Amino acid sequence: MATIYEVSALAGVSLSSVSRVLNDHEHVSKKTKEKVVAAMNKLNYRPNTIARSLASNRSNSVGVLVSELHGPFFGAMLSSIELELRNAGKHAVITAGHSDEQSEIDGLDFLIDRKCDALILLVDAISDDYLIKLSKSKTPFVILNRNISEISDHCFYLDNELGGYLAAKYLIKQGHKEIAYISGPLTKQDSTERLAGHKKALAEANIPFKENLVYEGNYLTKSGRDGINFLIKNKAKFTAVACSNDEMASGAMRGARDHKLLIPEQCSFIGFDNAFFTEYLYPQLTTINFPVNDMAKMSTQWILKNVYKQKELDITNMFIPKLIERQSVQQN
Amino acid sequence: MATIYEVSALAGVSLSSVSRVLNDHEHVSKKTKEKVVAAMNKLNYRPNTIARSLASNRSNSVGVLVSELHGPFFGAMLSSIELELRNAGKHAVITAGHSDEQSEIDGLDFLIDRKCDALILLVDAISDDYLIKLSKSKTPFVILNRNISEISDHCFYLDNELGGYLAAKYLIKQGHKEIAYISGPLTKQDSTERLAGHKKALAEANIPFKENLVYEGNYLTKSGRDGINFLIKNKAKFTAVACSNDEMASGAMRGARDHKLLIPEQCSFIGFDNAFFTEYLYPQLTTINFPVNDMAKMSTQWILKNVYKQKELDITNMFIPKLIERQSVQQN
DNA sequence: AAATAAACTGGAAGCGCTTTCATTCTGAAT
DNA sequence: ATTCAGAATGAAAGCGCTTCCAGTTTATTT
Repeated sequence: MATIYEVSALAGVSLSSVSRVLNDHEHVSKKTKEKVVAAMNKLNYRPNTIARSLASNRSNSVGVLVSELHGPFFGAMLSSIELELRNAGKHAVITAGHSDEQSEIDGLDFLIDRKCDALILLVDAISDDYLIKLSKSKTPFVILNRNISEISDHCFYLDNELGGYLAAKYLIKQGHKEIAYISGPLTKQDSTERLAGHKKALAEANIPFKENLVYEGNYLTKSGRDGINFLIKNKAKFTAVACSNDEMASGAMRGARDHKLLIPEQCSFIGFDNAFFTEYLYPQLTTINFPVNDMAKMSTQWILKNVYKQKELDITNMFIPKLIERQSVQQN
Repeated sequence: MATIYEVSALAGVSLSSVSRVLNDHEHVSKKTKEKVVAAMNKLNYRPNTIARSLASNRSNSVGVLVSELHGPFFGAMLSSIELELRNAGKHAVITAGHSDEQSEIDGLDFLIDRKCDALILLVDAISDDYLIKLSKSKTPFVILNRNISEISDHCFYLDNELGGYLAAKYLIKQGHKEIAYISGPLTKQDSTERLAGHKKALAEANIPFKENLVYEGNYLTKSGRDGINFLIKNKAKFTAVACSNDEMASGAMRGARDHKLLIPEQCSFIGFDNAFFTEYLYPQLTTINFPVNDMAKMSTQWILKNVYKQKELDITNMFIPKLIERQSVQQN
């Protein structure tokens, strides 16, 4: 591996000059630059990124911390982040928190220790306070899918309330009046917001909100099924079920079928997120689109702009959900 | 940020000694070690990983290159890799090839330039020859889901033929004799192997293999649907369809339903991979399990053993598929 | 042609650590 | 008490680059 010394010797210029052309500095004459470039090519020189990082105190890498690497969500997200980053000559170091607070914090430390220039966080377990404190330290970061008001310009999130609203409104428009709701854990911000939107739509349509039509799940498939079982066991009456995410919707559909309900004829379903598998379901699931890719891309661009001073662009923090109409809702 | 100098000064020992305790060297007296550890704690010292890398010429990171980050496969894989790596104090740098040869090669160079100590590759587009050549260079690597005979001890893969065999055999056991096959692209190793297993099972049962019952798809959902349409248009007769992966199976099921076929009563389906969404399908898809997690874990352990000399363990290169019986196959 | 500013270049220190080598210390064996 | 291997330590030279500073060259203005 050729080093900068050899390039400098072959080109007949100083180290500094080589470094300058490497970093695209102004104030290098065309002649010098040509000599250096020629020497680099001849030696097939590849800069040692580690040495550069040490000397310059920046690593050209951004750390990504996610609670869970599997599931239908993160692939799409990482894909957008990685693409955007690599186009900018940066790269992603990825760690997972494996859904445990200490583990998430370890992941954070790990990334900070690796001298990541910035971080992208998609974390559940770490508290607002911790993140607010972190925002005062040196490493800049953005937060996905969560809005912490004290640092909201670092946050990128969906208008969850609008999403919940759109879903319920659509069901109402299709003639449903008895609408059950399977929620995510109400300790989570997105769950409560989605439910709030749901209630708002009901209120607008003068449909009373009934507590006994709500089941609090945990975003996993199984809890969708549990939700349906719960509702049926309690003899709740409903013609449609709005679910706080697609996984629960799929579980709920399965549960409904276990009870011999025809979908959508006897029971309609609407999901949330527009995960890729919703098209595979039968019937295909009507749902609310969560523009994950846009959000991931935007957050990465925020970093490119604010940390690497590369892009000049407008930043949007809140993203807009959209109804995706498929076959799981019956017109009544 | 405290440096090793400050630790050394506070502890009243030399740089070398601090470095030694940092790296768990032998030949440090208990007394020195205690002093150093105390000083480190007091200063809240965190070693600079970049500097360590530069001096020691190893980065404690392993590069992961995948063709595509999204899809149902990679999340699980990355999750296993990351977990295993972090437990060993190493970390993952992840890049994606975005399914394009040049882009995959760029990704490779990227990781090599970052001085990754080893690489984990899950790539489609890069040729065998390129990888064989790469195996002669400095950076060690493993290859997932692909067997290149010249470097097969670096390869971790499924016994695809056995998988195809198990699927067909199961259908036959359930009384099916007219079995259609929707294949992945036959330019890909795994596709041809799976098909070979399929043929073998037919042969064993003295069922003639009919070319007109085979459709070559591309592993995507849509091509499963196309496959069914193709078969029906050509008036092929079949009671079951074996698919080379789950996504095509889901597409095929949808296609069958478009033609008003009851599943599994009029047409049975079996998939391949046991992707997580197969449980969401209706009916739940009978399929062949691909132990992604095991494979990812094993490959990571290979690196821990051979590159970092950490583990002593037996390496298995070939993994065994298993039938997962669910509801999409009818007993005839 | 002289004066001045601007562009360009090179020297050298340093980023924070590892690692060789030589030296000193320790304790067991004689 | 003497010897000597082995353990413990420290000094110093890098790892490959960036960057500040000072010095030199070139261009511009008068």
